[in-house]
Amino acid sequence: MAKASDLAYETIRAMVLSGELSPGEQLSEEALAERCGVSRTPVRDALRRLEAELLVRKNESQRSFVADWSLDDVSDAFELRAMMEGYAARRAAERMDEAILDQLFRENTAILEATKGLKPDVAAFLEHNRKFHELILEAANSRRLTQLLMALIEQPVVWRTAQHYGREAFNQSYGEHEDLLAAFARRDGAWAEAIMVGHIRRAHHAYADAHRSLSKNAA
Amino acid sequence: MAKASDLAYETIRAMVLSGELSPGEQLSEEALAERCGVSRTPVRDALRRLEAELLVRKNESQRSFVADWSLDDVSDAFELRAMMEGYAARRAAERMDEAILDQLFRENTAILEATKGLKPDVAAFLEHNRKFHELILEAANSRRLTQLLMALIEQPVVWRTAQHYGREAFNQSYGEHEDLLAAFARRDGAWAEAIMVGHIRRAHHAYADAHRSLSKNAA
DNA sequence: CTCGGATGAATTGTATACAATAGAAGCATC
DNA sequence: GATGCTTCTATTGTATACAATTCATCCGAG
Repeated sequence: MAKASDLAYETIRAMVLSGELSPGEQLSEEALAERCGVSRTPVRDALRRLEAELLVRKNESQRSFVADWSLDDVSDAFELRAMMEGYAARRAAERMDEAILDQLFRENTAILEATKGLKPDVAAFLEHNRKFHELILEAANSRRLTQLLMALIEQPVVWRTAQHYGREAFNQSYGEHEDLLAAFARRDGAWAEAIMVGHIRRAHHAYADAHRSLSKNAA
Repeated sequence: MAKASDLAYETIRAMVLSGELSPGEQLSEEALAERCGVSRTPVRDALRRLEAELLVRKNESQRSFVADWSLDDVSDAFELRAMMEGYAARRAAERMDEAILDQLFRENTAILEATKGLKPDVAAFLEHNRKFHELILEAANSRRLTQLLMALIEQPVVWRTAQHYGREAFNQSYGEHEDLLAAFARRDGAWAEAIMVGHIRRAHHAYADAHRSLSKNAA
């Protein structure tokens, strides 16, 4: 997409996720346009995209608001994601080829590298983790599945989850990826699906735990 | 959404689905604007919506084209839909209340009414069928699931499928809905899911058969 | 004849002005 | 003081002009 439109999208998104714009707050196209330094046209574009990601919602008369992501909403998303990425893993296993398998192996090795030091490189972890899941989606070879999942996987949620990972959590994640690789190598769709579902659900609980401890601190 | 934007959306969508615009054909915003009698702004809005529905795709430099829905694409969509509506049915069963159950019953009765005559009223069938599935989605109570499924269920595909239904197919459909009602009444999520998956997969094969016979006729 | 680059046409991206609409505030009436 | 109407304001919807980009064509050098 174009320059101004992307800028608006990134800017607004960042403002929403950082909490600079609080949940429930109304978003005026004009105000956002000013803050982003662009006109209303690309802002409207950006709002449409954010609405598709459910970060922004519109009321019945088309006014935009920051969506409030309760823990329930996040749980809802995780549950769907577990089902759909499980399905993706199954399809991927049934269609896996050596080239992708090799790439997956390399990404997972990179994940290990990023997290084995004294101070885990969370940014690198996130990047390789994202790539790992993306490769699986690619191997699953379903345009629709890819599109739907992309809308579902909120990288910010992944990010927040990873911020609270300790060494064992990173290792666990790496290990589950290894299991996935084994399932892929055997072209065992059912196995791959089972591992993936577990993988996502574990992440879900990690997120929920982190959320709870944060709430407690805040209180 | 607003008047002009909706008009553009409906018009372009109809043109795509009727084949007036053929698969692969480029869509110029200006040309569409002229044909719809509106300006480019609402056309761009409409194109974005249609892109989300995968009826239109954009190439790397943002030009729009009519998507070509091969049989593989449709199969892909049906398979996803079977999984997701199955999940929706399971959730719906677990959360079902008497009010929704009653509405579902009435919709299904209307389906029977619409198809029991000598000449089935396909339009009425489609409408009540849509409502029936929508109620289930509502009962499933997951905003994300609803949004994703809405994008996935191409009513035109449903329409084409129903056009080729004979009496037994309509009856079969009614019967499967009855089974769903029974599962809902028992709050049996696993049962509801199983029936729904079968229901969608049957529709898939009905569509594929119709498609094949059409191709044969064309050849 | 082919390749590469320049030029022109087509197309999309952005800004801005104005129109339509929804929401809020104020006012009069009861 | 509450209620309903009116007016005003804030906000979004649409049209249009212009800028930026991409695409196709054509011409010349090799």
